[in-house]
Amino acid sequence: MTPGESLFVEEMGQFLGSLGMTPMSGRMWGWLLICEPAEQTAADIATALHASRGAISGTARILASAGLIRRTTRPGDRREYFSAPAEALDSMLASAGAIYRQMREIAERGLAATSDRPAATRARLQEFHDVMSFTEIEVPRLIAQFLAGRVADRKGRS
Amino acid sequence: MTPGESLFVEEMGQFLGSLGMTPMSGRMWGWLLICEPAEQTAADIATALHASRGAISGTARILASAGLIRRTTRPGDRREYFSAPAEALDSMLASAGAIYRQMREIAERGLAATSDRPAATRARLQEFHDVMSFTEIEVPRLIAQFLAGRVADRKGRS
DNA sequence: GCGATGTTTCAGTATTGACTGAAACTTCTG
DNA sequence: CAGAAGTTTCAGTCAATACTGAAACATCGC
Repeated sequence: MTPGESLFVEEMGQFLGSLGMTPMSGRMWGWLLICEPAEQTAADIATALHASRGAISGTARILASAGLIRRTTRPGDRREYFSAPAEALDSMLASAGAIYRQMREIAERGLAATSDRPAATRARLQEFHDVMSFTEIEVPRLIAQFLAGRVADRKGRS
Repeated sequence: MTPGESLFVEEMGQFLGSLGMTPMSGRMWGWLLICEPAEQTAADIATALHASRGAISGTARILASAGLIRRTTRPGDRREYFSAPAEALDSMLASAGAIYRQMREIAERGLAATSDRPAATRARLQEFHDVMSFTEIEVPRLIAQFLAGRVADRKGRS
């Protein structure tokens, strides 16, 4: 790994770390975005990131369940291979939508808890709820359209 | 604060806490979304949340700099009043845009660090970059449109 | 200028949680 | 079945950090 690549991997780690995921998640995903070959074993990744097997194992679960990485196996090879597939972006936008949904749900419970208050008081929370409600649907749709357009583009050119 | 309200405040705390902000940020913002009166002093908030003055002070800085709350003063009153203004949502979408921008920038540095690699290798990161680039612009625009529509709606009805 | 009221800063504490590394478990080969 | 290769689990450690509470710092009225 060149110094520049190492910097990129570390930046991804810090960034996803600051967003509530573990730094290792960011490092591993970042590495899988630039590594060669694209498919790497747990041992490969542990070596590249100077991390323990245990950390890779746990992080792989997180990333796989989030849909950010793919686990594949090969006939006659007991090892598992990890890679960052193109579909990861679909998963990303889906989880972005999940965050908005969570906020809407919290807002809804808040509105229920303040149902006896005058409308003026609840307006603040209501507005928040409405924006989340809109965003939850429309942002994933917007990105899905963009991705669909890109796929069509690729097909058209090929 | 009723049990339901307390639950809402605590949920907001956990939620923003899970997203990299401090739990107190979430609690304070949640409280300011439902409290009555809408404007509260630092002492009011500290009492409502069973938190120390120091925590309120620090959290107020964070929330105010993020644009999520507003600090106001009144003539003849030395105290500061905090409230969650409607414009907070503008700030929220702006900071959402900032997150996408950050990811685009990291991706760009990653692409620069791998400029000597074959295009096939860089395709993964390139796609990620392109989506972030698109999202960075279009998501804030989408939400801004929605907010503008709501304002027009309110004016029309009044 | 001095006391009172309100706010911020900051050292200390306690908790959380990310990562390590070894042991347990699984799965394939001879 | 025995052994090897690979993966996961988990107790322990270490660092990060959210919060407390007291002291320092403004700001205003007398």
